Amino acid sequence: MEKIKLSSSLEDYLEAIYNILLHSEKVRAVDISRELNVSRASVTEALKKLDELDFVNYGRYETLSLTESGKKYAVEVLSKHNHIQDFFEKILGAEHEEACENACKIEHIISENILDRLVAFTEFTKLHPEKYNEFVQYYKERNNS
Amino acid sequence: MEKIKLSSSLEDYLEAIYNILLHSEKVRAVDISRELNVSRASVTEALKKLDELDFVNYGRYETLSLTESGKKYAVEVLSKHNHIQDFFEKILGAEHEEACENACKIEHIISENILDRLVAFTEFTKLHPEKYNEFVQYYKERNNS
DNA sequence: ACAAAATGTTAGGCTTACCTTACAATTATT
DNA sequence: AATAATTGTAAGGTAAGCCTAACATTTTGT
Repeated sequence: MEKIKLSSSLEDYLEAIYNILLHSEKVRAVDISRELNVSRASVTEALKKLDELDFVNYGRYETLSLTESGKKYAVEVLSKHNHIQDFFEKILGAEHEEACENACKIEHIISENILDRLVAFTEFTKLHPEKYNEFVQYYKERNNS
Repeated sequence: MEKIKLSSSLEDYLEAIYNILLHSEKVRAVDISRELNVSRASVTEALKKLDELDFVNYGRYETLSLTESGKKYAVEVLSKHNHIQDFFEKILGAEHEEACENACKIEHIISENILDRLVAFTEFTKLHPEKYNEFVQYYKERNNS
C-alpha cells in the first residue's frame, strides 16, 4: 500500500475534523467551515474528495466520521503540528499564536527526517535547561544591541 | 509603501532569476524553466506578472532584468533560504539535499520573527560546539535504541 | 545568407481550491 | 404540526498555476 500524500488543504480538513471530534459528539460541515474560515460549500466539496480517498465516511445529510486511515492521518498531521509548535514556542521562545500559525503551514511540508531531528533537538534542549537559559539571555542581548 | 507579499510561486521565479544572474550575464526564459522545472510558457506568464508588479523589467523578446525592488526581494528570500538550510544542515545534521528541499518550501511561509529567532539559535549553537557535539551523540544513541 | 535549431509567445485547457447564490433538508420554535 | 432558522448541497464562476501545441522570433552553423 502506497502511502497517499494529501494536499495541504485536505490535510487541514482532516485535522479540523479530528480536532472538532475531540470536544464534540458530532462534526457538522458548518463547524469545519468555521474552523477553517471557508464556506460550507467548500466543505462539502472537500468531504466528497476525502470520502473518495476513504479518509472519511460521508453521505449527503448523514453523520460524518473519520475512517481508520483518516484518523491515523489526522493524528500524524496533528503530531507534526505539535512538535513544530513546541520547538517554536518552547525553544525559540515565540508567542503561542505565532508559533501556531507557522506550525499550521510548515506541518504540511516538512520532511519526516528533518522533523525527527527537530524533535530530538527539542528533547535534547529541554534536558539542558542551563544551556537553554544561556540562549534566552543571548537572544535578549542580541536584540538590544 | 505597503510591502507586497508575493505567492510562493512568484518568489521562486524571482529567486531563480537572481541565482542565474549570479553566474551568467543574461537570464533566458529557458534557464528559468530548467531551474524551476516548468514550461517556457509558464515562465512567460510569471514574467508578465512580475513585470506588472515592477519586480522585473520585461518586454517581449527583450533582455530580462531585476528591478531594484525585485533584487531586494530576491535577496530577502535567498537569505531566508540560506538561514533555514543552515539550521537544518549544520545544526540538525540533515543531508544537504534534504535541507535544501525543505528550506525551498519553508522560506515562503516562515514569519520574520520566528526566522530571526531561528537564526539567533543557530548562531548560539555554533558558539557552543561542545554542547552541539553532545546533541550529535544524543541523536545517534536515540536512533540506535 | 540562409536553413536549422533553439528560444519565446500565444491560445486554449486542466486542476485545485476557493467563492456566491439558490435551493433542499433538517432542526428548532411556537 | 407548521413555520422559521439553520445547515447542507448543487450549480456556476473566479483565480492561480501549471500544461501542450502551434506559431513567431532569434540565434547558430555551414
